[in-house]
Amino acid sequence: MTTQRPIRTRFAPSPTGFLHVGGLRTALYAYLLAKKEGGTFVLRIEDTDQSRSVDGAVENLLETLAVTGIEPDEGPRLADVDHDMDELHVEEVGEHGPYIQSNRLDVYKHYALQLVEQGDAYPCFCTPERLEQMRTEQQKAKQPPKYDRHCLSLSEEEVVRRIEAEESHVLRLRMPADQTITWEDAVRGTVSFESNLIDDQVLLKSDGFPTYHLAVVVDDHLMEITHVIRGEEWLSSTPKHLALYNAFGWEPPIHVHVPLLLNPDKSKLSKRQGDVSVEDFLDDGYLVPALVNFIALLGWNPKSEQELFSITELVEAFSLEDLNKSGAIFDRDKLNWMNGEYIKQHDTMDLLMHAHPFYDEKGLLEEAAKRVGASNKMDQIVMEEIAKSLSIEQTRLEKLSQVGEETDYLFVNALNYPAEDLIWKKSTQEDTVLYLNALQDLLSERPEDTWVTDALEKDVISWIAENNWKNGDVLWPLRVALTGKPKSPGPFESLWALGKERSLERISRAIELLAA
RNA sequence: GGCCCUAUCGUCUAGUGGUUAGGACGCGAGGUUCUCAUCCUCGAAACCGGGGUUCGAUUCCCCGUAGGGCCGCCA
Repeated sequence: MTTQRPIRTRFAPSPTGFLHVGGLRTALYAYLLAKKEGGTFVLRIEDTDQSRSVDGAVENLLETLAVTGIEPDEGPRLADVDHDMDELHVEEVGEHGPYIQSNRLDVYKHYALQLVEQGDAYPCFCTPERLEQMRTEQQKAKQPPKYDRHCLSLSEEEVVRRIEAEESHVLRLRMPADQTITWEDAVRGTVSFESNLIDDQVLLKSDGFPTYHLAVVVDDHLMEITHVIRGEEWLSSTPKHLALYNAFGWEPPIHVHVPLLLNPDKSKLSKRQGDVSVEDFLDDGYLVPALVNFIALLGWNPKSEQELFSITELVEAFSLEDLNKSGAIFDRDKLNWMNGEYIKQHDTMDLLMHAHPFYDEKGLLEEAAKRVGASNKMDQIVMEEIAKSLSIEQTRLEKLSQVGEETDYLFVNALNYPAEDLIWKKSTQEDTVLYLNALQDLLSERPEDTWVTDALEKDVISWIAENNWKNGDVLWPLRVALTGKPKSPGPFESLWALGKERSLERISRAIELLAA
């Protein structure tokens, strides 16, 4: 066994412009392991593909990571240096930088050349066209697709001449022959590949940028990463990486290949079949802790029956041994349930902060402002109106994007519904008018400041009993009068949210409707 | 096609050489209730197949089968 090093994990996304939920889960596991073991969680940006670089992607990624709370101890970080410009700047913290690969080009070049000197890598001048043709032929002949080492047999003079002529070329790894490359994967156990079947991977591209394979090995080593936690799709690249560690004489990290997140059809989770970016989920009204909790349980299980975990509890419970091997379908139904649980458990006022943008988006702030005569939609009084709505619908929401759907009757002035909806089951029109009139009398005498739901409910219920009426006969019409809907939140919370004046108006209107 | 990985309810999963194979989501039924939602109770629902090993395999081994991943100067 090697000496125990302090645990260092990393999340190394390529900046595509958004954070994939699968990426978030990988990041989460790396974060959890580091935190659990008192180690360091590193963020590294893998932007070695010039053609795929996206403007502002790094900033965007850092922002998203920041809202999820999975923040790196080392790596790029958002710095708000220029307050006037309100622009995002990226700074770096840590002793192992730079953490953005495009700023480390000379490092990769240095190590690539070292391999050439050692004879573990060689220049290749083959054109993309030739390579493509070669692959097609191999495919046709049912051969494993693999570089034919055409350029390995070039004479030293020719290589020197072509390089001096600045001919476009790459550097390829010279894969060792007749070896079985084996490693102990933390989730999969012993995994092995035959080196003869593995391609001579390009390490340095003709534009001077490294490929993922070179960069990841060099950086993980230089950054002293102890655990490489990544998706299963990297499993078959690992022998190439191991060959590199071996060529450099470096000790490889522990590899942890976590199972894939799957579409309902069991293919790799993709944009094609719904939302995959963390931003999408947040915009759809999922709460960060719910999303984090949900993805944590996709591929990891604490061996207990607990399902709801705060991030702190996840850190406490996390263990590499409890990772699963098989892919997990991303089940929206269960996510919705879990999100609903988080919404229910949230303090209403605190939840309001998260829900506020969704009310705003639907124009409900403006409507409320207009109705209460507030000068603008950010007034305290508007917030109070929204808070009423939220507290009524809180147990009915699965996603914050649904706000206002169950409580739309609070935001309109005139209700539109058929008069017969007011009459409960076997009750009659005459009786219903009687009940509504009685309710109107009762409620109009009651001071508004005693319209606290519980107290009001108790009083009305006992008043109904005193009159020898039935709850359904009286409460159904009251509820429909207030909400205009056969299915809706209850009458007492509606009375409370609407307030005395609007409630009485609606009751009068119901009576008129029945009389007509 | 080659290589590799995986396999318990529809889904996420627990579990063991002998269990009534457990939980959760979803689904169904009932209860609470003025409706809906919440909440509570109950229910249906799984060890991929075939060979071994064994007194006994869902569990261990092998072979199938199925699903998935990778096979780029993408990551």
